[in-house]
Amino acid sequence: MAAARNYHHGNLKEAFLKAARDLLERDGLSGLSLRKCAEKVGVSHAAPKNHFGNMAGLLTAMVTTGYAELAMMMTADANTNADRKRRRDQALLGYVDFAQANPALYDLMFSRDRLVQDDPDLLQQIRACFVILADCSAELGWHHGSLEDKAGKGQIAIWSLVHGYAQLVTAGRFKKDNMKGLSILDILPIIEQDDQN
Amino acid sequence: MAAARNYHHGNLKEAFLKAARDLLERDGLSGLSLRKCAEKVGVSHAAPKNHFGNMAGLLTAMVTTGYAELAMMMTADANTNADRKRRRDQALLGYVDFAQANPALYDLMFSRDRLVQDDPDLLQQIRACFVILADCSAELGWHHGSLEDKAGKGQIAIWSLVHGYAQLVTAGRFKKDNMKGLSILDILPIIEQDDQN
DNA sequence: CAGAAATATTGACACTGTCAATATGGGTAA
DNA sequence: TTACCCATATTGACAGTGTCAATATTTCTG
Repeated sequence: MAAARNYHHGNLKEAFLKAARDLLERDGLSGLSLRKCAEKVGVSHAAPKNHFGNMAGLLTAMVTTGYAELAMMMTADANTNADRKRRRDQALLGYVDFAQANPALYDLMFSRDRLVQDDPDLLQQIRACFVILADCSAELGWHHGSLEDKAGKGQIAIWSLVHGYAQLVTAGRFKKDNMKGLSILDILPIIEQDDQN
Repeated sequence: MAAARNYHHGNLKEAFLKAARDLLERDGLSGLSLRKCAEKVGVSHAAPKNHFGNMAGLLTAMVTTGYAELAMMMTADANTNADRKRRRDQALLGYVDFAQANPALYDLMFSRDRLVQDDPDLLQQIRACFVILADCSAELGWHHGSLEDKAGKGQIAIWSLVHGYAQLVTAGRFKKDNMKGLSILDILPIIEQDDQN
C-alpha cells in the first residue's frame, strides 16, 4: 500500500484536515485551533507542525481542498457534450450550493488573512475554478467594447456576480421574502445597461 | 464641551477605534489584538472592556463605522437632483473605492465570524447602504419576470455584482492584464441572458 | 541488523481575551 | 466646601493559543 496506514497514525494529515473542517463549520474560524484539532484526532498538541508547518499551512491546505470540491460541484453532472448554456447553469447552481453547504470554509477561501496566498497548490486550484467560470461566460451577451475583451470582462463579471451572490446569501444579507424560490439563475440575466436614460 | 476631554483620558472610545483600524489595515485581522490597541493608545490592557465589552464588541463598532463611511462614499458628491444613472455610477464607483481603500475592514464587514451580527447600530448602517443600492438598481433592465419583483431582484443583483467585484479585486483574484483601465461601470452592463441558445 | 529519516511527544515561552477585585477621578447633591 | 456615588481605569490572575527546541519513537533503507 502506498499512503495508507503508514507510520504511527496513518494518514494523520487527512485526519487533521477533516477535524479542522468539522471545527470550522461548527465553531467558526475563531473557534478553530490547532490544539483542538490535535485533541480531536487524538495526538499531541504539536503534531500538526510536522504536516502543515503552522496554522496558515493548515488553513491553506484546507482551503485548497475546498477549491477542488468547488470545481467538482460546478462540473458534477455536467455532460461535456451538453450545450454551453446548460453547463453554465449547472456551474452556477453548483457554485452556490457549495457556498451554502460550507459557509465558513467559503468565507475563508476568499480571505486575504491567515492564508499562504502564494501557495502553488492553492493557486492551481483557484485557476481551475476560474477556467470553469471562463467557459460559462463565453456566451454572455456583450453590448459595448471590442470583441477581444469579451472573454476577460465576461469572466470578471460572472465571477463577481456569483461570488457576491453566494457570500451575501450565506451571510443572510438578503431578506428571505425576496429570496422565495429564487436562484442565481434568476439573478443572472437582469443586469444590463439602460442606454436611453 | 459635551463629549471631549471628559473623564480620565477623553474620548478613549474613539481612540480605540482609530488604533484598532490602523492595526487592522497594517497587520490584518490576525495581527489585531485588544492589548496592542491599549498599548498604542497608552492605557492598560483591560481598558477596552469598559467601552466595548469584548473583542467582538470592538470589531462590531469598527465595522459599523465602516458601513457609515461606505454610505458616504456612495453618496459623496451626488447631487440629489442628478439623474438616477449618474447617481448609480457614483455609488458603484464609491463602493469599490471604499473597498480598495480599506481592504481588511471591508473583508471584516462581510464576515460572519467575530461580529455581533444582531447589533442594532450595525443593522441600521447596513440597511442604510442597502437603501442606497436599491435606488441604484431601480432602473436596471429587466427581461423576465413580473414587474413587482423588479426592485427586489434588482437590489440582489446589483449588490451581488458590486460586492463580488470589490472583494475579488481587493483580493487580487483578477489578472492585472484584464483590469487595465477597467472599472465596475464597464462590468455592469455585460451580463444578460442569451435566449437564442 | 544497523543507521538514517520521518514522524510524534514533551516542555517551555510569549502572547492572547477575559474576568474579579481594586483604585481613581469627575459629577452631583447636601 | 464636603461627602458621596458612579463611571472609568488599573492590576493581577487565569486558561487557552501558536510556535519552537529538544527528545523520543517508529518506519524505511541499505
